[in-house]
Amino acid sequence: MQTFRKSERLCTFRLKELLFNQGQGFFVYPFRIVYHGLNNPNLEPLFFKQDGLVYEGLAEHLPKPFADQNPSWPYRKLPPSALFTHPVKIMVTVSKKNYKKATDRNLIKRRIKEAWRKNKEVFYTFLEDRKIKCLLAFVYTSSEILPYKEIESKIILTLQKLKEELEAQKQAEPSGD
RNA sequence: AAGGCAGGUUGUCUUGUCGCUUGCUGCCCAGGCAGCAGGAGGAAAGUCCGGGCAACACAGAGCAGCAUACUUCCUAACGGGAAGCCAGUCCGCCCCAGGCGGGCUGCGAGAAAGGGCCACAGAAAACAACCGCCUGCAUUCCGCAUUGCGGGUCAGGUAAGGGUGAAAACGUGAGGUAAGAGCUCACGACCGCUACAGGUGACUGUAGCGGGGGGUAAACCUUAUGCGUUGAAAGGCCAAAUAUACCGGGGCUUGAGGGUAGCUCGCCCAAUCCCGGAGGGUAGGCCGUUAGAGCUGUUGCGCAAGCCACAGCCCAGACAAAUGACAGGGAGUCCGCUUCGGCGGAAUACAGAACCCGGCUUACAGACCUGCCUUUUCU
RNA sequence: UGUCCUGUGGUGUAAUUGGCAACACGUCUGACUCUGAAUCAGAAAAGUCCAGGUUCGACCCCUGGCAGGACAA
Repeated sequence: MQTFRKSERLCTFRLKELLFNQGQGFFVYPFRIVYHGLNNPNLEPLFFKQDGLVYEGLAEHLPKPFADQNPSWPYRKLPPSALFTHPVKIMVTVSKKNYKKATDRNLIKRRIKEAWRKNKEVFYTFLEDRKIKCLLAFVYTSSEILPYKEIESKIILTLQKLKEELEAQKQAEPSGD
């Protein structure tokens, strides 16, 4: 399905911090890509549901003092859209410094989201085959507004490169264990 | 008909595929699917003004500060708007030292409260005497020369003339005088007061009386009027979470500190408290949050801004932030070709709600309407 | 969403009761040198972000815009 719902977007403050602190990145003009693959198949899901509420479940991932200082961890309520019902959560960023007008920023973000919506399906099946979940950010760095077709071709290029990177990570990790 | 100026209205339509979001209904279960209905603007922008709304425990006073400034009206209110008055400027007409009409501009109270400032130039820039003009039985000066005359010096008078300047102390004529001067007179211009007439009023006209030393208040200031402060990141409820562990200072009714935001006074609160350092926790949901000084139409009142009455209508509600993408067709505008049927191409603006209203300002492809001006053609 | 600040040669800064737009670095030309650097001499380069207004006169005062920046979670 070529959908793009709220649950497919990265809209939680803590996930954004996680992505930008621990994620890797590369450039494909005009994007700067930041991604963070959660590719351990034995890991508990990042969020779980219980009694109709959504909770965060990353206790063993956190540093020790942090967990000691917060005994009630990990029982914290979250909005339903934070749930991982899809393998990827993405966010799109266009700098206000490069584009003063809100109309221009809206246009670029809508084109990127549209291109992602049309071409994400191959990437989804790729991730579901390997049981990987992924956080993703597109940062638009060009100083001129590119037409839709060019953006779409660059998105396809980006997804190709992402697959290669994630494949390399997955092959490196079991050998490290 | 074309062009220009001013004002107002409007600011692309439609089909298909995929997609986002809100509300309602239904079905599997807290999400998805299906159906129906809705989904950016005239400026949503700049944040320049004014309000609504909310919090600051309960009355305040004075000073300071800020804003405004012709009149009347509109408005919830305004620094906004309408109509006028006055001033400046431009144009046209006429019976042309003037008058009338029209357009544009104006933060347009007070300089007869007070000081401050007015560069350069100029004698002098604000209680004006440098040169000039005039007077003197003032003179131990000089020359001619003999009780005088001329010059100098001294003491006075005088704003008629003087290369300046943005600005020079009412203008012209006559009288007057030693020389002069609104010193006096006539005419004219200006300012103030009084009376009468018109107007709600700013003000205008006429008559009389009085007056003769500038400008600057969008520099200080004075007068009048208004203003408590902070903004939805206000504020309320729910959920989750923890620690004052430690260090320094102050205070406990003889009061640290706070309400109180520039100051002072007054009033009130106040002890496991206050300030600083160093740390710890949270980053989620709901309300506020879309029915309102609301929109549309008609009649009436008013020069107008606007107001009253009646009828009808419900018109985005996101929250790491939706309202979109692609393809085809149509419309109007411009360009090229033309067999006048069309064909091909280009461009289709400014710009995106973030608590909500009323204004102002700024940006804007094109289309339409009204008024004025210019040119051309026809009658 | 709100509050505040700043715009002057190519660059960084002055200019103050409102009275000639100045200085340094850089640029260009010449001299010195075999050549360059340094040094010396000289020149050009803004009319003060824009548009109005007050004033005799505006970088300065007032109004409205434009651009840039800072702060508040």
